[in-house]
Amino acid sequence: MTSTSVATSSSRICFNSVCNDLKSERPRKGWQLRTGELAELCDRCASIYDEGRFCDAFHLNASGWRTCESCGKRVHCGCIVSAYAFALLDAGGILCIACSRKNAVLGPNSSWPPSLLFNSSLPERFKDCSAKGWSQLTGSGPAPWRQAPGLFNSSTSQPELHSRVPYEVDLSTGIDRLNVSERLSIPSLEKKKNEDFPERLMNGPLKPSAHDIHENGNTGINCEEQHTSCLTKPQLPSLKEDSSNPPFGLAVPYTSIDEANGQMGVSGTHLRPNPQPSLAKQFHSNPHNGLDSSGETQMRNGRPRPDGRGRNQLFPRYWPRFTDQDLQQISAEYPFILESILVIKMLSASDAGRIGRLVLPKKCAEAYFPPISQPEGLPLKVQDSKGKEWIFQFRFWPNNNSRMYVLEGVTPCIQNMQLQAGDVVTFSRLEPGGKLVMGFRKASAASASEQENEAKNSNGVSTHGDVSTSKPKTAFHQQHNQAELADPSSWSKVDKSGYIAKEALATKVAVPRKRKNSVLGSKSKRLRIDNEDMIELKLTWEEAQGLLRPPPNHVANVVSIEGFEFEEYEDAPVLGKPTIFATDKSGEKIQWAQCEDCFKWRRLPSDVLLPSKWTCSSNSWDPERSSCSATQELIAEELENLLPHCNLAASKKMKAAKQESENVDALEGLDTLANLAILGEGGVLPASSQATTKHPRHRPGCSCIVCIQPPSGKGPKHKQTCTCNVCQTVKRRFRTLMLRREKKQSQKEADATRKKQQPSLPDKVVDDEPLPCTTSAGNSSLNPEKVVSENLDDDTNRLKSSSSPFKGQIDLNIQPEREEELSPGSDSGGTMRLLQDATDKYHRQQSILSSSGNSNMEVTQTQPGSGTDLGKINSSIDLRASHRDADMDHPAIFPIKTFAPTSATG
DNA sequence: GCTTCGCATGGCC
DNA sequence: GGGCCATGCGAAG
Repeated sequence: MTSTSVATSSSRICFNSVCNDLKSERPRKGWQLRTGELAELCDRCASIYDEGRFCDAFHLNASGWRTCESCGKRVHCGCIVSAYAFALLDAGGILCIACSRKNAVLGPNSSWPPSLLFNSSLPERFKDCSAKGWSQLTGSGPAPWRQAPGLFNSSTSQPELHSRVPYEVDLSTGIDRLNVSERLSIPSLEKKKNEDFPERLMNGPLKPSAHDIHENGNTGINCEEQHTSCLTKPQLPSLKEDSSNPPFGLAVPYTSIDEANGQMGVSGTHLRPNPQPSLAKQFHSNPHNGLDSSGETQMRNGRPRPDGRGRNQLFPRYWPRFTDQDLQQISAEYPFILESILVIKMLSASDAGRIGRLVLPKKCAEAYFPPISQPEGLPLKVQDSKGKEWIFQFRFWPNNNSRMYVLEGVTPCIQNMQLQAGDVVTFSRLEPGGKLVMGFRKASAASASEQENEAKNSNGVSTHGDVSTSKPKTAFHQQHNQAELADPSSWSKVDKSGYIAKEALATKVAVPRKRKNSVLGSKSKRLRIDNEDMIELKLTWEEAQGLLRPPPNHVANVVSIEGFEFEEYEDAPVLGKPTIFATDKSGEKIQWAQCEDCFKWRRLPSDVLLPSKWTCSSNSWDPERSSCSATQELIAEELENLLPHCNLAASKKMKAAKQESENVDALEGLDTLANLAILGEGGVLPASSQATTKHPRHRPGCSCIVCIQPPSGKGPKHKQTCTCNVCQTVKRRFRTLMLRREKKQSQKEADATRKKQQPSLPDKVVDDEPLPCTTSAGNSSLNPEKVVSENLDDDTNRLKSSSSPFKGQIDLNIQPEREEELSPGSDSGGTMRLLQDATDKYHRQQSILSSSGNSNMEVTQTQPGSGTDLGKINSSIDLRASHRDADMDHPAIFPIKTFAPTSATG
């Protein structure tokens, strides 16, 4: 480590300056250099390094030797190799890594530059320590064990929640979100970024065996997956052609099918043509791939595996897909917080018993938990869903020439959560920081949702998920159609951190093959995931795609694979703000982008790529509308017309799905209220309306206008001149709404003016603004799992704003104090006329319903003649908007039933 | 005698 | 047939 200037790959001499031996043809990797490369060592030095004796062997006479304050052992503290050999004490002095481990408080030194903290190249004896730092020093320590150095350089400061992107993105599948419903786009691997990766993969510690490569024909897709899962089909041509080209992309975990018995590891990455739901990024380098370059020792965590399985233990899907540089670059550009479910485990009797040991699925433990080489393992700090932190001992014991991984000391946590056998716990990871978060889900909730789902399924949605039968099944569908889904709302939420719990989301990945006896019980350990989740999953995928765009000025090559059309790009996709592409009257291609502050839509050139936080002030293409105070060029109706261009299929499906639920809700709301009026104030409601399950946010007893409704069609109809309670309520609410909106509008304009003068001030005023067109994916809004936490940040605001303005429902639950913040584009004039129109429209709808037998019909579906005005109203009215506030006691989980577009068309 | 720890067994896939 | 894992069970404390 006297020099880092030596090119590790160009020189044939061992990187160890003390050693003049020649490297072997496949030099073994040592520590990571500042350049990000790994030092290439001769076999001898590598072995010494692997054994953690490098400094003892080569730095004995060097300066920097210190003594452990605890055990007195001499520790070298003066070189890059020893970065993890000790921990600096606050009071001065150091602890050797062993003593540091015993204390379980100290992590590795956080003062090391990020480039030194990539412990995938560290000797084994350091790895545990660094692994410990992953959890124990979350947020303050070095990069976590699974995280590239400096991946999130901003991690030293706790990331702002608003910087978090609620999407989980699979960069390996770049989908032109505009065509997402019609065509899949598969950008080819970005060549530049990949240049050094094959070598890293092939020669580095992650090197797969030749056997695997031969078998798989692809280093990233192993045969096991191919035969256990259909996810890898069809293969990308590029992958087929070049097996040395490793998969490149953010790993997309999904549950491998062979993870049975309720332990669904969210795992692996596939570069796949079918845009899989991106459930979590797996940025981490896998710590368990402790192979040396020669592969002869089958090192696993620095020691040979007794069973000699070595790397084969870890499937290629666990391998890292990004180079450190890639990650750094990505993180620099998109400092998202990433989160992912690492492990989902249904508690067995043993797990939940007093023994205090929770058996971890081996694959997940090895893939996602810190590498441990000693049976005693290491302590892991885990935060539970309430924000409470626990320390478990992550360890293993030998078992049949294998290992059995357990978390010890879980009893207090289990008891605290009141978990029992059959309940499900998850381990997730927050990024940046790699904080380990434990979520849980009660089995009772699961069974309840199962029943509910079965009821739903009987309504035409197959349990097995043929949600989208009109299009060819993709591998994604094939996999997820087998889903047995559970109600995500029953999942715990990590509310403290304010992040949206992705457990349920990621649970959706966990889609094992269906079994006959797949009942949650002592024997069947698999989760059941309902179709809602499946839909949500697809939506999440859509969301991800919404951020993915083809590189600017790049034209896709359309390839057809097994009947599916894919877009292939030479460059990797980029992330950008979802916009609506359209063609103006002159035939010019344009795009519409929505300001993050005022939510107005601005017309932009089609080739513009916007950052995620684009605002009017950045609108250099239209100076007249470079301010939030400028009026919106688009009227709501035009915007609505654009929607199908964004995502026709999604739009249709969403409409179909939403109509079924939301419209019925709205209609039922009116009907029930009418019922109430008929029965008289204080009258006894029909049994069917006493408690509602239609509105999850509403509890039994809720007397809101929706919840008190009888089933659709059972209530009386109202004439336009009706003065019953229902109609009066509707009118009154609209009146209030309009008045307040008018007031709000003027206030908003004043704010906008003020903001223009102080553009740096964040605009928090409009947080409920509907996001009119969420492109096929940018539809953050459509994620049903979004939890409105108390820490509402920009992103969550966007989530909240997800309600489509085009749905056009009158919110009978409206709470003007909130609703008033809605539509930006509406003018304040003619308010009462709008009110009258809306009311009239409601009456017309009632009339139509009376004659149409109360079929699916939106209450305020825009109709000719009134569409424009109503559109303005409707753009701000959403049932869900009020639901958000209707029951604040309930977790703000509000699944939006909708259908995602299929991922491909034949 | 109880608890904890570590390993072994056997069922399931 | 082999791997994984739930759990039994004995040794140790």
